[in-house]
Amino acid sequence: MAVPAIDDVELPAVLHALADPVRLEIVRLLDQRGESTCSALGLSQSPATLSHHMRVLRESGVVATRLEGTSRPSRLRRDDLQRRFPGLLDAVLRSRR
Amino acid sequence: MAVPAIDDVELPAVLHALADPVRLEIVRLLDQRGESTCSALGLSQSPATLSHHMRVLRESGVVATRLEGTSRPSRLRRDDLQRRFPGLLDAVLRSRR
DNA sequence: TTATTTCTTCGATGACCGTCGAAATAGGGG
DNA sequence: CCCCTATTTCGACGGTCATCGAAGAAATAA
Repeated sequence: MAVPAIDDVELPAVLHALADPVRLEIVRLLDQRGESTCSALGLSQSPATLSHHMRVLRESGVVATRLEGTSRPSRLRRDDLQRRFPGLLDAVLRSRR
Repeated sequence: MAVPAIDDVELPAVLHALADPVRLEIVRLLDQRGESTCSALGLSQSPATLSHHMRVLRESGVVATRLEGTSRPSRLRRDDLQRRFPGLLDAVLRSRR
């Protein structure tokens, strides 16, 4: 669950994380619903695949995950990202599908 | 040299195009120097590799290329991108390296 | 302790990607 | 027409990636 310090987050890694349609959908859902678990998002991929995508999002600096009983709710690192790359996440989230 | 209509440009494709460090550098240089050719940017990759990257940027909707004699200067599609994904290119270009 | 739930890790598979040399293309100048 | 210059295309190579089933881990409930 360890997450990179925001100053260590790199732009290409963030862009790569957001460039996958499934991960982009995860980010949009986390934006709409706030903190949420993988499985509660209702996506059709296997748990293994979703866990992989969450890991990419976490390691790139986009989300943070905490441990709550047997589940692991994640949230967007909105404030951190806004400090590091001002306007980037907003532009992505505001973009028309 | 054909370029996608701006309404057909897709966000994952743009993010994928910008997620590569070499292409990100091309975009930053095109931003600083304006319209420019592949070879004039002074990058160390082979012409074949740079041509490949320009193609990815062109097909994703990030740059447009015109034909001028034997060379092919490219430019950022700033206005188109601003209409399609407001604030996105600005956020990427303004981000600290 | 045993079973259940939730998620992660492992291993494999098929697809895609960055890179470059070599060959092809195309315009401009003699 | 031939050559030079700038770029693209082709084919290949090694590496990375998305996907998923199966097995593992970890907390909770019975």
